[in-house]
Amino acid sequence: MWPEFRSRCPVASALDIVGDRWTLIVLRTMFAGRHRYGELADIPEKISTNILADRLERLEDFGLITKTAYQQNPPRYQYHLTEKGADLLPVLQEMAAWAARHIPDRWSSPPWFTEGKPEHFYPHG
Amino acid sequence: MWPEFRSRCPVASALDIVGDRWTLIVLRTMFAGRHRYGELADIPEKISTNILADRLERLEDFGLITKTAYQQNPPRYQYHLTEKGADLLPVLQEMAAWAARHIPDRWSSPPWFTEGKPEHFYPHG
DNA sequence: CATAGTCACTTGCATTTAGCAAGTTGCTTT
DNA sequence: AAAGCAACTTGCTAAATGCAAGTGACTATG
Repeated sequence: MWPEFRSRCPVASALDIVGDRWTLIVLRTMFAGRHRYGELADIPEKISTNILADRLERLEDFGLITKTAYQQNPPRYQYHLTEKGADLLPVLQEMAAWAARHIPDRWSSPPWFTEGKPEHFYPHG
Repeated sequence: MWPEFRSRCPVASALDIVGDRWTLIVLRTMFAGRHRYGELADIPEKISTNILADRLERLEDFGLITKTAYQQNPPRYQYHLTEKGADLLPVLQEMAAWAARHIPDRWSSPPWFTEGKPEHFYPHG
């Protein structure tokens, strides 16, 4: 369920879960409405497929996303944010706002992202 | 000044700067009022000194912190947040809030952190 | 019916980054 | 003269990342 935490500091603990180069990019893509492996792999940042598979497994282990089959034969899966995962939206929003203020020439965030709330992004929320 | 960005997405770009296991922990420690190398090294998460030196150099390169001498002979330095660096406070606040909500048994954040504003944490701000 | 294509991964291997311990430099203190 | 301290640096091992190719279970095409 949880990784080994470096300390009980909440910032450090959050980073033990999402503090790497790819995890938050996978979550960002899911906020953008993509739920299948192929859709999550086809992003401008060029994530390699072994990393994507690893992060999806980790995110599922930590309860930030769910993996459910949308068909059998051949088995095909879709990934969705849980409440815990969707609740990271404010972190992504603040990161995007910071980048918009301090890094030139970034893409502008759409209103569904800037004004969205976590409960809009998980089933029954 | 800037790293090579994977894309112009603001979230991905922010992660190109702070998206690793240690960078935000170094910044957290500086928000907590520590400014000297030894103080930044002496944290419960046990950062190794080569990583700390590397992250301080990166953060200075990217303009998130400044390095200034507070004495000559022997030269001793102190590190301070710039406006750009201090402006990451909302990201840390949202991370801490998320961890407090979803990970059991974390330390509770002090009011100077929870209620702080970026301009309280850089010179002349 | 055979071949080609798609999806969702998995495997192998090279490169990069992180982690740990010990060493170095230039003073200061005993 | 010897020990200590601050701020790193170096060497080496281990882990994570990146890239390309391969796999299995179908589905669609000629």
